[in-house]
Amino acid sequence: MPEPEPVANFDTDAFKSACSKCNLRELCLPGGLSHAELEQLDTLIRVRRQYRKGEYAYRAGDPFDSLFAVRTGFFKTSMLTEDGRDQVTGFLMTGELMGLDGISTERHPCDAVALEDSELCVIPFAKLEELSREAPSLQRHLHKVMSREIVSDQSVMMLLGSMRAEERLAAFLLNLSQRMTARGYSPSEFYLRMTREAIGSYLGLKLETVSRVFSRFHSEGLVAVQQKHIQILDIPRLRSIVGQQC
Amino acid sequence: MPEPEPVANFDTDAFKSACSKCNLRELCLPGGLSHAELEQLDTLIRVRRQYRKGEYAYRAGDPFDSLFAVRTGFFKTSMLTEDGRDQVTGFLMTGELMGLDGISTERHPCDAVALEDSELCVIPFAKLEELSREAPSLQRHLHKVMSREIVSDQSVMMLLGSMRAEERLAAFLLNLSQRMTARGYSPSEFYLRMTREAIGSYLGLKLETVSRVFSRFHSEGLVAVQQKHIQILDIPRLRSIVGQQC
DNA sequence: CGCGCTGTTGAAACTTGTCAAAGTTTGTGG
DNA sequence: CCACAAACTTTGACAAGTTTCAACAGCGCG
Repeated sequence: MPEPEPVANFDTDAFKSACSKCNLRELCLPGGLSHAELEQLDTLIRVRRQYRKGEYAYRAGDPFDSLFAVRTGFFKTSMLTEDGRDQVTGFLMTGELMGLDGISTERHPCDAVALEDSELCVIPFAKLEELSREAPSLQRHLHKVMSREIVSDQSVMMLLGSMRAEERLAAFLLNLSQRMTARGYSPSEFYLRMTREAIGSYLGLKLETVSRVFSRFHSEGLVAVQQKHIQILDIPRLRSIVGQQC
Repeated sequence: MPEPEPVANFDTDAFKSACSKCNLRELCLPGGLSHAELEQLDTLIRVRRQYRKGEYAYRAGDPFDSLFAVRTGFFKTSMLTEDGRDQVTGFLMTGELMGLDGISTERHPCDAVALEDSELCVIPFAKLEELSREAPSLQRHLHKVMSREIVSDQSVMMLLGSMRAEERLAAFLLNLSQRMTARGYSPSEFYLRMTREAIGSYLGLKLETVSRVFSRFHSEGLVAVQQKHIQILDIPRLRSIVGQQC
């Protein structure tokens, strides 16, 4: 697969970020911090980088030294098993943090690739640790962010361990919808940035199964599907599919 | 289901712990810390509690204020979905840490129950945070522990998302074996503390399937199974089952 | 404008789940 | 310490769900 040319990575002041002025601050790392703490964060996060669709923020095995926050765009993380199977471990929207899984081994265990032209804020982890030693509420906040990641991975485990294909896709759509809402977008209409195969990989299904379930949902009037354009027509019924007692 | 009577929870000096003298220190939270840092940890972890088989260390919804380290015994954590399904999210052996998933909401999202008579070290989280603000290497270590939890949850996601029943059980047995080895026990012979149903719940399989796969492994000479007593006879072949190219 | 990637759909094969019955172990109370 | 009940495990037959293989359609990029 030919790889897109990397766009120049501007580390210049033009791309200097300021958490305190970022419209994502409630969703992102700064969430819940005081104004003074925000200004401390500003000293930390000095670099944004741009990525073209298809470009990698990092690859499995790369040394870890920073976390990345999605400033604009959409990312996918995926891991390779020893036996060569590739699995998508997450999709990341604006305000979400990538790279926490690299802290333990000081190497990134997964690939992170842009699914559309995107921009990331680079958060040097050593400096974040330093700052969080001085600011207890930032420290607590970082711990909460990491813990939230654990909880959300566990809920994917539950999805994979106990749900059937329809339930998985319904849960997936509702999850996207909810995250879109939190970002001020329509809860019911959006473009999927990922392929059926990536959705399937994330949900533990084959791409054909994903496609079939989309078709079934479509014919039942739950969603309007036109390739990547999705319109959720009946959120309550989707919810009832997820919550189906077994 | 009748619940066992709680054993008295001794908070006395008799049960005072000392990480610096604990034979699990290399496996547990203290792993990799200097002697001076260990002594700081000693000031933190002052309480051990004992649990009878079937007793809960905490339940979903309980307020979070401490992490727990398994000192002796064996624990299982499980979550309840909204629709009433219960899923096992982990099995914990000596030296392993429970409760990280409670930091984000300040409530435990899962139940933690002893699968045999056990002892836990109670680690007050606020104090751990305090201490880790003063000791950068403890701070880094805590972050690594949390990150390791994320990575291990992700590898369960991969297992659930891409492996078939035989592969899952083989991976599960190899994982147990490896953790037993790290604790100085035999890598090939152990008692399963959990039921087939709990294994199935963890692996996203029904208990009958778990039982059948055990029987198949048995008849193929991979393991000797007598109820909960397991003897792994052919680790290389188990590995090759896990690593099967799809 | 056409090639390749992505998505859809069908039929058959396979894996796992469901239901049912019987055997085994464990724990409790007499 | 034994007997009984409850919980756990095993096994079989069948059903349901998912994957596999295959063919084809559609869209988008060069």
